[in-house]
Formats: sequence, C-alpha cells, structure tokens
Amino acid sequence: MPAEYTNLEKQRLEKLEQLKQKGIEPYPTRAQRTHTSRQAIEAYEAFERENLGEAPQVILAGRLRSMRVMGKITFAHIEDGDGRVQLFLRADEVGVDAFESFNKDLDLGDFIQAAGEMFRTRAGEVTLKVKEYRLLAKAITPLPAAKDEIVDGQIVHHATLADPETRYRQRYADLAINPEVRQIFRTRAAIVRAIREFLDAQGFLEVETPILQPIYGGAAARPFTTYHNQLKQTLFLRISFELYLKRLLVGNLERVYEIGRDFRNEGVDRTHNPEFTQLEFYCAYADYLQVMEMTEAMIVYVADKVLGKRILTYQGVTLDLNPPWRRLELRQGILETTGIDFQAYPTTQALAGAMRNRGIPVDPNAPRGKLIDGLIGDYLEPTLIQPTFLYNYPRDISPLAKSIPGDPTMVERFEGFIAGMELCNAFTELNDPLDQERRFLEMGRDYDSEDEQRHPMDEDYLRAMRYGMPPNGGFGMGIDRLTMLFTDAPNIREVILFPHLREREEE
RNA sequence: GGGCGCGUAGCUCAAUGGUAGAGCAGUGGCCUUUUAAGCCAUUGGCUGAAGGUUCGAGUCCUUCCGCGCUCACCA
Repeated sequence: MPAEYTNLEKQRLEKLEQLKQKGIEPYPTRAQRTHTSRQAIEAYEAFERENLGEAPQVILAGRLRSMRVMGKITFAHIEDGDGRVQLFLRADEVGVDAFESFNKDLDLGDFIQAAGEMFRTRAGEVTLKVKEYRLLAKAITPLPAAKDEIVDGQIVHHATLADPETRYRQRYADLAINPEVRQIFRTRAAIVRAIREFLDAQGFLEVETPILQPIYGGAAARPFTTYHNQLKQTLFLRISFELYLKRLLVGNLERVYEIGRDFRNEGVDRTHNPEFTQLEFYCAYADYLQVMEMTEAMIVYVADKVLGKRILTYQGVTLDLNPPWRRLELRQGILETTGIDFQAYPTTQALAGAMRNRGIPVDPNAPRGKLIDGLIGDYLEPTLIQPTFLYNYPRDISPLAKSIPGDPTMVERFEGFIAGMELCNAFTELNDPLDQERRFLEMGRDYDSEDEQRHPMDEDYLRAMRYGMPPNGGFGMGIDRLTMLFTDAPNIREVILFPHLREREEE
C-alpha cells in the first residue's frame, strides 16, 4: 500500500523530479570525503596558528541542517558524525545555476558533499567556501525539528521532537535531530566496552550461551515461548544466563561472563523493558563478599573510564560511587524501615501477622520469602539512594544461592541498589547438586500450589553439577539501568534504541 | 489489568459549547559575511477513530486505538 504523502513531501518529490530533469542523480552511488567537520575545522585552526602557506582544501559530507539564503550568497550548516560546519556559497564561485539549484532544489535533511577551501567569516566562524557541491541523498520527509542554534558549542533547540511516542517509534528521526540522544548511545557503548576491559583484564572469558532454550531458568520471570518447526519443539527465550554459565565452571572455565539480551514476559514500566541487556559473570573460588568488592571496583572503573568522575547527578540527586559502598544486612534494613525483625517470625503466618499488626497489606497466597521480598520493594528499596549492598537473603527466594554456614534459612546473597533502583544481584553460588535438587523440588511444590508459573526441573543442570562445580561467586547486572544512571535518563526507554511499544495499525 | 491525564498543521503549542489560530518550516519575492539572519506576501487542518447529546462539538457523554504518569504484577 503506497504511502499517503503530505503536502511538504509532495513539494519535495517535485524538486526531486526537477533535479532529475537537470540531469542530477538524487541518489548517487558513491560519495567522497576528505575530512570530517571537526577535522576540517582543526586543520584550518592549525593553518592559522602555524601560519602555513595555504588554507586547507577539503571535501566534506553531511546532512543539511540549516540554510540562510541572502541574495547572491548563501550560508548553510551541514552536520556529520563529528558535529557541524558552516558552508558559504557565492553565486560567482559555484556558478549561477548551481547556486540557484542549491537554494531551490535542496532541502533541510538532504545529504550533500561540498568541496572547497576553509576560511573564517567576519563573524568568526570557521567555514567552508564551497567551490562545488553534490547532492548525495534527497530527503523526502522533512525532519521534525527545524530550528536550533549553536551557543558556545552547545546546540540549543528552539523547536524539537518532544512526543515520546514518535521519538521511540521513529528513533531514526529522534537520533537525526537530537544529538544528546546520539550521545546516550555512545555512552552506552562506552559502558559496555569498559566492562569488557575490566573483566578481560581479570582473566575472564567472554562467552555466548543459548538464547533459545528448551528449559528456562535462573530467574523467576515468565518467559516468551516460541516453536521450532522442524524439530517440533517448544523453546523459550532465556530469562537469564545463569544455568548455562555455571555449566561452564563445571567444564573448568574458571572465570566466564556474558553480555547479552534477556527476555521477560512481564509488565513494562519505567525500569522494565521486555528485552533488556544483562551482564552476568561467574568466578570460581570467589564468594559473595569478594564479588561485592569486584562490583565496586568494576562500577568505579566504568565511571572513571566513561564519565571521568565518580560523583554523578541522577534526576537531581547526587550519587557518590566511591567505594566502599554502604553494606546493610537485609534483616537490619527491614527492621529499620518497618520495625519488623523477620528472624523473629520464622513462619509465613507469624510474619503475615506481624505485618498486619503494622497495617501492612498482606497477600494471603504469598509464601514467607515473597512477603519479605515485598517488604524490600515497598519499604527498603526506595530508601536506598546512595550505593548500597543489601546482603543475606532468605533461602526460599534464592534457590540458586548457597546457605550461610550455620543458618540454613538464609543464603549468601546481595543486591546492589542505587537511586532507589535495583542494579545488580549476586550470590555465593550453590554447588551442592543434592541441595540444588531439593531446592528445585521445593520450588516446584511451591509454584504448583500458589503460582500459575511452574519452574521446570533442569535435569541436565543437575547432572553437570554432579560432575563437580567449584565453589564460585556469581553476579548479574542490568546494563540498561546502569546506562540510565550514567546518562541521567529517567526512563529505561531512553537508553534502548528501539524500545518495545504496543503495535499500532498504520494507515 | 485498575486509576488519572493527554491526542489540534511537518514540529512546538493556543482556541467560555458559537467562523480552528500562532511561532517555526514550507512556498513566492527583496537582500554579497549570515548564524533562531531580517523584511514583505502566502499555502497548509477528516481537531486519533466511531457513535451520541445539542440549533451548533476541538470543547460535553459513550466506546475503541495509541502514548504518558501511577498502582498492581514483577526471586
């Protein structure tokens, strides 16, 4: 079904026709460029500084972002990957026809290349004096923002694309006109790069494990389901990497990590997207306290590398990433925020009673661990603004973590919180195959009775563990949320290029 | 899924139930150092969709679609 063109698009299609009639190919196959905008400006400044003989001759390429036609001369700006540079055209230098065509046939948003000599205008801007230019690609649809200026190197928008729906659905347009959006994704890439550097330097091996899995596990989320036609097999998109990465420890790979996509068929909100990027690493012979220290070191390494600072502002709040982070025992934290010492209420009923006494609503179907988890989310998590490790969790919400010696009800697990947001989750990994089997069975029983969601028994994982798994510490962290912190993004969608939105009927 | 809010020109936004407007960009002019260039003129709308109330609906009511916030859900 052909697109319905707007009036503005029809005008541009007419210009396209006029160009063709003049023998100008609106989408030539090849382009030329000798300098980026920044390189050209730097080359000219070097020429000025060092009194070189001749001003630099350059060919620049980029997108036309502004045009000021003033009779026999025209000023314009093109934008490329490095920034913007001004073009200056004079009818008597480019030729009258080419000059007229530049003013009439080109539009904001078109890609062009321009050749000439760099100079500095009276107003002081380093500018390309165009001898020749060539259209590289005609834009039919106008970019949604048209007016902005550059003040002290900062782009000030006077009109912009603000509607979040359009920004996310047409991210290409958002990126094309909002340089700060491009910057978010450069920062995101830098974060991932820095994490790799940090882990690689410590002898970790980066691996890739299956995304399509016959049995999902490693987290408590509902999965997406799919189907392999030829194998006639139902498959799940992974909800975590954990069980596959720990199999690798059985295989004598002592330190492994993976950075990749997880998929969870759950609600969508400010901090949750159905697919998100996760880092998980597993480190043989480490426990959760060592992982805690690694976490601090890694985050600080990334902050130094990416931001060049360890104190950042997130949504108006100053956050200090300098280690050591606050360490707060979960039991103590819940006691302080709710007045409930869950250790004093060892059964679901006793804990539920204590909660009701304090006016805290209780889900009658929730087991004890879920009640405690609820207290964390509702009362504790919002108070954890500065980086905090919450540690020692109840066993029954942590089926893959190892018990604390001498306390079978609790496990060696911590979660890292910043800005009231859960950032990471780690534990001393359970490596006792018999205990693990018991936990799986308990979970199956639990989920059978209360949850509609059954956690499948992963027999191959148990078999792997029976071969012997070294004691190890494991770690998981959401890259999207770390990027939110580092880019001061209020919403996870700001840091995902193409966030999932409900499908909309077009036309 | 519940509650609240929003949806008007390409973009950003106006418009007591009474003729749908502005700025920007677009179009036509003038202009040889501008930079949100300026000046003159001017095009552009199925007001998210469908019903209803009314003499009359962008505005009130109902349903639907989409987005945002929020609650619920979410080891």
